[in-house]
Amino acid sequence: MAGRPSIVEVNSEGPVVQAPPTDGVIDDILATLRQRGGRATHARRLILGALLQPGHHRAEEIAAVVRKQAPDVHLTTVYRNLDELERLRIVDRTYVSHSPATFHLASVTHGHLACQVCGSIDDLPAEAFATLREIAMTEHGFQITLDRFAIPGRCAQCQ
Amino acid sequence: MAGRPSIVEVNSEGPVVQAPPTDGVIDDILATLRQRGGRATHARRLILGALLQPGHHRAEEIAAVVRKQAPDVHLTTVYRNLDELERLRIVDRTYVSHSPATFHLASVTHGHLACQVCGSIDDLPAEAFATLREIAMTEHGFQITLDRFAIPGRCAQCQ
DNA sequence: ACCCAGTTGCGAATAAGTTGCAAGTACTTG
DNA sequence: CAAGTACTTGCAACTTATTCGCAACTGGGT
Repeated sequence: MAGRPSIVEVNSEGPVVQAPPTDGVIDDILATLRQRGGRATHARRLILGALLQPGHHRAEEIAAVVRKQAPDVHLTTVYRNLDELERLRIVDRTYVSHSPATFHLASVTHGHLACQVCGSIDDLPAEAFATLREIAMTEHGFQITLDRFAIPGRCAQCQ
Repeated sequence: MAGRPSIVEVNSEGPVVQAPPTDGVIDDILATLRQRGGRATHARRLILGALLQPGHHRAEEIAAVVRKQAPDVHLTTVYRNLDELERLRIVDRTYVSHSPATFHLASVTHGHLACQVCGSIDDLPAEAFATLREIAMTEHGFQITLDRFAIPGRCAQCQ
């Protein structure tokens, strides 16, 4: 894959809608992995490709996407890679009650609103948690981790 | 803790029956169950007894407590009763990431802070969520359900 | 006391992950 | 560019938390 190793995709052909810089991002992440002694494998590349799709993904979904290109990639491999990527803080894992965990590339830290009825997940900026965070800290000495959980409730449509 | 929480308002038609200590509370709840066509069984009484202990309990723990008195009560029975009690809004079920759900008697609605390190669960008054709740509603039309989730993070000791 | 819907015990099933291990392979080094 | 050695993978079996099917049991209204 002759991808370019930079995240910033500078277009030489003017201000246009261009192909998303997915290859570049994947290569960057793989470079990070290699720096830590990891390897840039085919499966890993495909898993990252799936994660680049916007939204929150369950492990099964990621595996399904990956298998379109490489049918032999095992679900276990997907899980192991997601664990690794989470350790490297490249992806965030979000739990919604006891449903399967969802994963997404870590970019801006944000909270999640998960509809109990239709299952949709909406993002909420970190600032929305400022008050809560402060109360937890000052009154309980508790440091909140934003990206590991989703707040259940009912979305606008399902009320 | 200040004062006695009035767990169940069994105001059938007369004046509200003030619940004596624990037995009274259990009887009140069982009365509610009977009104709905349910039965006051031995297992049910013991499960409620376990739930009356303050704190948040996992199903296994409740079963263990119950079995000290009635060794034959099956874990399945505990789960089924907890489901039923949750439907009746007598208990709240709280999820902490993918760990076992915890249950507690529904009294005052409150949020939860769950330490990722030591597993302890702390309560947070509903008011702490006011800002968050409002932002979720005004900006996303999203209605937050407080009692079904816990916010992960690190407690004062584990930081 | 009787009856029957509500409950229970038990075994088996499920869903979502995790783990052990041998085979495979990406990189570093020579 | 061949070799060695970690790092990875595929697969099967296991685990944990919870649910289901079903026959046996039982609380409590009549």
